[in-house]
Amino acid sequence: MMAKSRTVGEEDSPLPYSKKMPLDLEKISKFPLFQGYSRARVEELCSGGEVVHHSHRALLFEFGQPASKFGLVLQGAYKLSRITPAGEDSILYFCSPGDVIAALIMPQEKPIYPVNVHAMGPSWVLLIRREIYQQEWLKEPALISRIQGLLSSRMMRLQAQKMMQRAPLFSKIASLLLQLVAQEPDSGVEVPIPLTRKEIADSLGVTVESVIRVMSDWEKRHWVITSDRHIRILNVEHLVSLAEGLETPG
Amino acid sequence: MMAKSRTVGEEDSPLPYSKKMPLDLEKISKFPLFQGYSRARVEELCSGGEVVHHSHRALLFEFGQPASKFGLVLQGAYKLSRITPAGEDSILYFCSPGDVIAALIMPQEKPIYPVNVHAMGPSWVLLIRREIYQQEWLKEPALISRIQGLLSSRMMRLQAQKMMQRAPLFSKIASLLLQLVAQEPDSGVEVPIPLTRKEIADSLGVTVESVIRVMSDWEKRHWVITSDRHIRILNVEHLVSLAEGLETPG
DNA sequence: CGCTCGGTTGATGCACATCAAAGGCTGTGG
DNA sequence: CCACAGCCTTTGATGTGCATCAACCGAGCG
Repeated sequence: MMAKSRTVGEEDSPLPYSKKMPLDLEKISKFPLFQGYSRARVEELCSGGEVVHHSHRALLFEFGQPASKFGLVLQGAYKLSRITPAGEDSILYFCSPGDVIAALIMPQEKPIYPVNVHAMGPSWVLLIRREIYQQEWLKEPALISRIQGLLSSRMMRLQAQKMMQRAPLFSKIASLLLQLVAQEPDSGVEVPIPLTRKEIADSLGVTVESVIRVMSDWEKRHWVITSDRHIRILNVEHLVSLAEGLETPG
Repeated sequence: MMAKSRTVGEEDSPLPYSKKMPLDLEKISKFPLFQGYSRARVEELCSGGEVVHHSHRALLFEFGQPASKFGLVLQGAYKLSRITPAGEDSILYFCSPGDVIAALIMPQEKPIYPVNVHAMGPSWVLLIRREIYQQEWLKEPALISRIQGLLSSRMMRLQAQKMMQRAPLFSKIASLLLQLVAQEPDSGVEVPIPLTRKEIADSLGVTVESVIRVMSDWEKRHWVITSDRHIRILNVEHLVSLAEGLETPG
């Protein structure tokens, strides 16, 4: 799947939209979702599947379209979003490697994608047909348990954000960044997803300007540092106490 | 399960906290969740289960406690909430009859209830042990599909609310009320859950006073009417256009 | 009778939205 | 190779929706 021995990362020159690659069961089997399943069984569970590459901002699924496939994020990140009646973008969720996309709606008779899904930076996803989910995946209690685990943590994150509704803006931003670093245990203090201020704003339901005012202040205090959409947290304790509202930004 | 031939409804005199009743498979089998399953199979799926009654504001599950059981709401309603660091109540979700509570976390090894669960008015719930979920429920693809359907609509509602973050308060309130009437198809224009202004506020992350100002105005205009926590929508079209932000309250 | 709960109203202030303007960076097409 | 468009970021001036604080009322209840 990867050329020579180079590490394929964000810096790779973007391929054209939606370039398909052959299945690499070697890598796919390593995802926690498939732990304990034989190579042969994984092949069955992915039968008819395809690995697709997207460049930055490419559209994977479109809201309202019939949902014939679901996805497993292999590399990079995807955002789930909707356009509000007022024409603004509302980001509902960020998906990292290992996350499933649209799996929850596969059991429906005539499923419709409930969100738009866009790549954030160059990303790869494994797409599998809906019939396979219904015929193979639903029969595997272990697999279902893990999917419910993913959905559970997704719901927990949505709920955690709902709890922050009353909190001041700086708490919301701190909370979002900490949530994102927490979901990727080995990411250290670096947010594992390339994030613009606009995307933070759209995720929190506030304006870009407000996000910028808060984060510029944090950069001046050396609590965080941003380089090319990658945010690194330099002072976790401060951010934690900001998230919990124990500290005022004064 | 019910005394004589009387209909047991909200108006019933509340029983003491957590009174247990014998299983009534007759009624339980009628829930959509169990459609297509034989009485005997339903009995297996509910084995060791118990029907529990709660009076208004009684606590069913407590955040942070080990989760040994999950629930199916039979009658009445329950709210899922958390206390914020600032000591305020944040309502995350309203459960009506047919909803499952804490099913999602049953596959975990050592599950912990992720929210507080309180009864809203006199309510009944069917409680089933975690082992039954793991041993029996997970083996039933049809059951899993339906549970994923419930979770799916729950996630859709959370996401719909997240989309309303930027909207003005009157839109949020209209949207919440319409969401609640929509989930109970035969409820007509009456919100199927007894709701105080405080609960609306806690659900939306705003203050009681603000909710009251909006809703008092609506009552003056005869768009809604409230009697003893039961809200009836008199002018659905107006509320819909308010929810979509097509109309200003002026 | 005091208590709690739910609802209501008004005065004041602030956190964030809005509007405006500008500069850097990247990809793209002439 | 340059011009241009789109995206991302930044800063400042001004406005406003909702929070906050305070007080009050009526109903139900032990």
